[in-house]
Amino acid sequence: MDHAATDAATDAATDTVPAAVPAPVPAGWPTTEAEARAVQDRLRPQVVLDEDGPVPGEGLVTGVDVAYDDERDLVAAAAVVLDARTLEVVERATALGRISFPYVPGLLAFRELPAVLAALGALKSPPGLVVCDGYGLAHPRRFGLAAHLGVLTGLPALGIAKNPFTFSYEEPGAARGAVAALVDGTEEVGRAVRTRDGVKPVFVSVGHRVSLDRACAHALHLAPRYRLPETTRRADALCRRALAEASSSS
DNA sequence: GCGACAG
DNA sequence: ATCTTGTCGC
Repeated sequence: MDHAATDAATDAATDTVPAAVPAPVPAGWPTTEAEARAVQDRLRPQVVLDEDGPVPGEGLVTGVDVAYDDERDLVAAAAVVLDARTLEVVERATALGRISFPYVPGLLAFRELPAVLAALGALKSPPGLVVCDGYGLAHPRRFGLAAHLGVLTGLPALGIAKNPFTFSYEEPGAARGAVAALVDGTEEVGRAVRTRDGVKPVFVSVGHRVSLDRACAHALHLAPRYRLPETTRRADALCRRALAEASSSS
């Protein structure tokens, strides 16, 4: 059971009250797969790739994640703001909504973003860098979740995924800190980053306004102890809790 | 045509 | 993502 007790204690120490507002689907949100792909192609040119982005270990970093209850057609998103230097929780927010899009590989953003945007909007703190559970430019049309979120919010964003998706990679060295290219054919779309000795790497890609080198540095700074970054671990725990509370009440 | 496929 | 027990290891 992990370190649930430790995490729960830390969460309880947070003074911020999670918001549980219904997440409306943004106006004009696509309904069909063809529309969704057209939206990606239209927004793709707005991705900014010539900024280094925030310095790892400085300022605020926000993790976002989503949990689903298909039976009840419920979705819960969480946004957890951390102090990048200490990795302490600064603020948390959640948002509930209806599932607005099915899971389709390559179109994940349309399923996750409405609730995520609502949770981000409920924060009082500026989010700083946003860390997504998934991919950014490592995407069939180079416009994954993290790139999409970055363009819609203007915030620097990056993606850290648990699986290589359709891409391939050379196994990085066994030591924490080792990296290897994540490639789509000959193009480097991201990197496999080893955050723990001898444990499967995470897959990092640029979203918006962050360089790949710096995105990888953020991944390592955010995961000092576990394979996954604290941002996703915190957001994952919070959205699951919010979903459970929503499902068990009215 | 068939299988794979972030979450 | 989600369904799920015990179990090996630090």
